[in-house]
Amino acid sequence: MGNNKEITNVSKATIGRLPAYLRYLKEKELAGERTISSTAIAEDLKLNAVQVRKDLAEISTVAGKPKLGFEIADLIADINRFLGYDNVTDAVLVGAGGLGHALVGYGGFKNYGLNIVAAFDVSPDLIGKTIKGVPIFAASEITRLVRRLNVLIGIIAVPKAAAQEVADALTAGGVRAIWNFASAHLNLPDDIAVKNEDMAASLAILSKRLAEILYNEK
Amino acid sequence: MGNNKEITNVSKATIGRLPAYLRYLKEKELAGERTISSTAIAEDLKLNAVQVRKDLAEISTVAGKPKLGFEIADLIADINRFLGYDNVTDAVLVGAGGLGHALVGYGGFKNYGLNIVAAFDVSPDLIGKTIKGVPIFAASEITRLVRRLNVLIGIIAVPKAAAQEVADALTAGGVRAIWNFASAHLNLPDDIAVKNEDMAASLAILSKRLAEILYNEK
DNA sequence: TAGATTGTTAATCGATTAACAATC
DNA sequence: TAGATTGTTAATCGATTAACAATC
Repeated sequence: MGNNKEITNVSKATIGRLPAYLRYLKEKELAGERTISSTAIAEDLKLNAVQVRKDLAEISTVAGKPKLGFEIADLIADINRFLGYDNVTDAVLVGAGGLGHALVGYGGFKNYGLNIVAAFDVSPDLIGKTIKGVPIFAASEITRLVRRLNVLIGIIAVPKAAAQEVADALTAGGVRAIWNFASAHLNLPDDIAVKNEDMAASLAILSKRLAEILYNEK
Repeated sequence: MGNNKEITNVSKATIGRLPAYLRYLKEKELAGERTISSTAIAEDLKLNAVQVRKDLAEISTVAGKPKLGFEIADLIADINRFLGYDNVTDAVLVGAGGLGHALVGYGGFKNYGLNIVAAFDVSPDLIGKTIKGVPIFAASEITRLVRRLNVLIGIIAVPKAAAQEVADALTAGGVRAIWNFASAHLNLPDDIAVKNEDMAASLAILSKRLAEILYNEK
């Protein structure tokens, strides 16, 4: 998952933009282009060109060239490496219901360096089955299996009410990072990384932006 | 969707935290509590107490009382009103596959003031069916139906390759806000609000946080 | 009253943007 | 060479946090 030297100093904001750069650069590469300017990237992605240059400078091993811009292939390699997409990390998924299925089926997490090695659920209908080849185990097995599999990342896609319990089971088994799709606040020690995928927050921001746009029109 | 007077001046960061406050406050209310201090909220939600007070001050109609704190019921009402959860807005969903199903089934968007009135897909197997009572129409109908239904919000849950086309069809029909779950950059006019649900970005941030934690340990 | 908690002003922090010299 | 584009330094902007007087 990236290189130790790079862990520090790169801002969260920058890290959050890297996947978008990567997607964009891959598109350009596919379209047969070899180099690209920060100005072009900025325009297409609706960012500021200085910001783009700063972001790239932080993670890139090769400098851009005046007049030419950046080597697309180099940037792609650098971002892949920085984000750790080269080497895959194991993860488990808890909650094999609708959202769990969608997550496994949809995202192609492998591309993001994530390999889901096991899923868990409480439903007897699901236990023993597989989703896209991933075996589903009983939720009661979480701690034991996570420990045995030595997994550090857990994805929570269970109903709100079960989220905390699941989080506790995961961390008891040694999980150190939790990607939480349940709209519940998790109470966990500070040395566990948590990323809440808060749909309500996203929607709130979108709604307000819409209200603003409509308001400015009249 | 909230009140016009309130559209301005509340920062995106604050808006993004409001749903978490709301969930938390509802929990407390359910637990039978009547008042709460910013200190307590901050501690439980791992925020700064001043930040909590500022956030609440921005959207609340009632002040907190020294020594007592805030009336939980008042805060809940204020946040609900501010976020527009009182009055429902119509939306359409494009992409009735795994993720689309999960989104409709899972979130209970109604709670967030969103009413999905129609879904669209290209698959003949899905067209004519319903998801949780929401009828699925042919994707070719997007523009026409969105216009007729007068819908302002569109949710995109289609594969990457189809996302731009869908976005264009939605905006052609009059949609002004797009919630994009496809990991594709959308090119749209500035007067269309777009919120990208970028899983890759979230995961990148989580991964780096994990790497940081592990690194600091050794 | 004494002390917990508020609301506000000022200081800090971090991220974005503007200005500009360097250079291919 | 001339001009597009880079990388960097300084200025600005926005959000968080610290300090503190007001008050129930």
